[in-house]
Amino acid sequence: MISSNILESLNPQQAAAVTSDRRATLILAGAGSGKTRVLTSRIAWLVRSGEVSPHSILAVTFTNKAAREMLTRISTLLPINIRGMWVGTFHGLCNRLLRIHHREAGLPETFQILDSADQQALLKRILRGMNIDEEKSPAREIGWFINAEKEQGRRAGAGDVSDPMVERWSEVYLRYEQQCVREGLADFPELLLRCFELLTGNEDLLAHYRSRFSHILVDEFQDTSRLQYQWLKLLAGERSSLCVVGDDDQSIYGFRGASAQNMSDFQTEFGAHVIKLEQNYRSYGAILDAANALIRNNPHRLGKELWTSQGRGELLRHFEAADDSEEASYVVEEVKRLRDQGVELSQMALLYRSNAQSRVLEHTLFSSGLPYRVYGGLRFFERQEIKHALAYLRLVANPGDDAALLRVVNIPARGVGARTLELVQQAALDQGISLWEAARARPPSGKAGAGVAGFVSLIESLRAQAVGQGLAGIAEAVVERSGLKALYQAERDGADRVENLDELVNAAATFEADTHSLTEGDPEAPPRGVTLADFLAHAALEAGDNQAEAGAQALQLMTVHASKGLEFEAVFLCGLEEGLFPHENAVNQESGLEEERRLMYVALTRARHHLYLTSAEARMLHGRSRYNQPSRFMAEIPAELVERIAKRPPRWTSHTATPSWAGNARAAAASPAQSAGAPGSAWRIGQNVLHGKFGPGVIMDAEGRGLDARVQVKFRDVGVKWLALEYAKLIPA
DNA sequence: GGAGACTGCGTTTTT
DNA sequence: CGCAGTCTCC
Repeated sequence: MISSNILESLNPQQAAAVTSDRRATLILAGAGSGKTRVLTSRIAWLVRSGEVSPHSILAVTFTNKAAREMLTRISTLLPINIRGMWVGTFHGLCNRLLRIHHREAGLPETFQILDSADQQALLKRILRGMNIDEEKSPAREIGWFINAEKEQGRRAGAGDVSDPMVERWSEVYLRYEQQCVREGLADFPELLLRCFELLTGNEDLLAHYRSRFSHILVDEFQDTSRLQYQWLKLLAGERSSLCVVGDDDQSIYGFRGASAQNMSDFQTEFGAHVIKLEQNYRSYGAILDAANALIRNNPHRLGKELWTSQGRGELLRHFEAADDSEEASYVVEEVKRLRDQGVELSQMALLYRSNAQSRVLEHTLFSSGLPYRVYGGLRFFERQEIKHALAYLRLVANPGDDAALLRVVNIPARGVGARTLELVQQAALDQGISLWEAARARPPSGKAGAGVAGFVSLIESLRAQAVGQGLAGIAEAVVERSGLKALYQAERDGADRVENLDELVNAAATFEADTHSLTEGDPEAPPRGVTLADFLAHAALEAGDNQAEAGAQALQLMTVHASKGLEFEAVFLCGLEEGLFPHENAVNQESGLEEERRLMYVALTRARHHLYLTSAEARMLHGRSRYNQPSRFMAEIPAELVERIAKRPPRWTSHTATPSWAGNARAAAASPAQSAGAPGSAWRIGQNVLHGKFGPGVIMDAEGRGLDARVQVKFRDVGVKWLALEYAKLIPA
């Protein structure tokens, strides 16, 4: 049997999941049970069996990263052409369908995707236009309302409005919709709903895709929203096979609409065949016992218990610190100890419930000279300069995009201020035309008019130049001729931004080279090349990595949410206190507390060997000290699995001179290999330094990491300054 | 139009 | 406490 090697080394449950021939299969996959492997093996199995063409397979994931990983793993299993297989996120797949069938969907060919920030900005604009007090109805809340309505499948003006508040919000929803239609925009939930409506409204289209995708697979099914589940059911129809993988115990995104109830609904509605993957290949026994015991406190589970054939391993360790900085110091010591034992830094993770906790930890890490890497923060396509450049690109694709115009009409400054814009906006409103048309038809007179006219001719010229040009060429023209690059070149701290703009041109070139065609492998769809709209959609749907220097030898810092799906030799889970974890906002609701517990479960199951739990009696939060009880979750872990670590002997203070360590500790955060500074040197708070121009000083504070690392130095003669370590040639003194 | 002071707020986050 | 977003003054 040609497929036998795919099944080799799978356990019986995994093999059953891979080969299940039932129409509906629910794979209940515990943490570390090899679920991605099962999913990819199943796809390979289906194709290898010869009965299923890659063309008939639709695989849905939650993140682009997961989609990429799935594709990579499938190609190692299947040395054949996997083109024609559709693998992507819900949003990515919906975008694809909407692009191909934009006419039937009632969208312009070059419709743009609004990310959450764009949506917010548009809403603010509309609220201002309606004279609604933003204090009483914040754009955030209305956006949340609109997204929830779309999630329910409700269009603007469709609901019954009795509540005056809801009535007002519905009015905003209506205006927002109209504006989106006018400008050719679709927000994230719109992609899903519009695609759903496209299929429900077109029998032929629906029949086509139903018969095409005979095999639908879904990863992280516990994270699907109700609408996404509806979409899946619609596409599956009466015949297609549906194989979904998920873990109700790892459902931690309820707050943004995920509904683990889809799992039990799937079970009852489809009579799904349930396969449980409970053998864990990641963690030692004590860790799994702790996780099992904890999660047992949640009622309403589908039921599942992890086990391992490995031994019990080390006990968990609980360190209760007096305060947050002692907690951090303890972590640093243990990290160093493990590193000396041979555990790689990149195999250690520091997890916390909320981002605010990272500051103290980072501070201590920086002083200790341990290299570390923080996940989270701004991603490439979310950066200001990139969003500006994208706005120009959007205008090239579609000058009727008011949002894009408003964003950059005066960036770089062209003397187009609020007053001038008001005139243009009024003209657009009066005549029911776009801002672009209004600006072009009758630019305001005087100095301001010159700015508007200049902008109009710039965009027109860019549009003319774009015809027949490649993506990279268009991007380059925009970056250069818009004046954006020059703007940042003139800024003192603009070097990174200039670099990012160049990187955008590279990204466009890469996208052009890698993406052959959206409709590739779709003989029934009209062939077309890669367009600017495709690239812009890519930018909106995949905002890029939010951390640089992957693979670096550095301790990994992230929220528990961000750690889902990852694994580490050693995990440090910090801030295990009531109010923090479980978070105070979640403890009043049963469902909230259960989600917190699942979050704790996720955190525990990240660790392979070493699992440290830490809490602090006192903690600085929002500028004041708070005294917390240890987390109730600590009490839910059997005491015999936990070794309590006694408080440490009095610490050496950070004020004592420790000239020796500056030489031996390697602060990767502070000393990029290519930096001009002495290799192997390190910086810490309180250290005396010498600067070529500013003279002697002492380091007061530090922030950032890698190439972004900056220190605050109090100079004897010239006062306090922030210096980028990469550029400032500081000398330890 | 832009820099600097001021205010208020403060989970988790992908698309 | 630290940040982001707003306001105010030049």
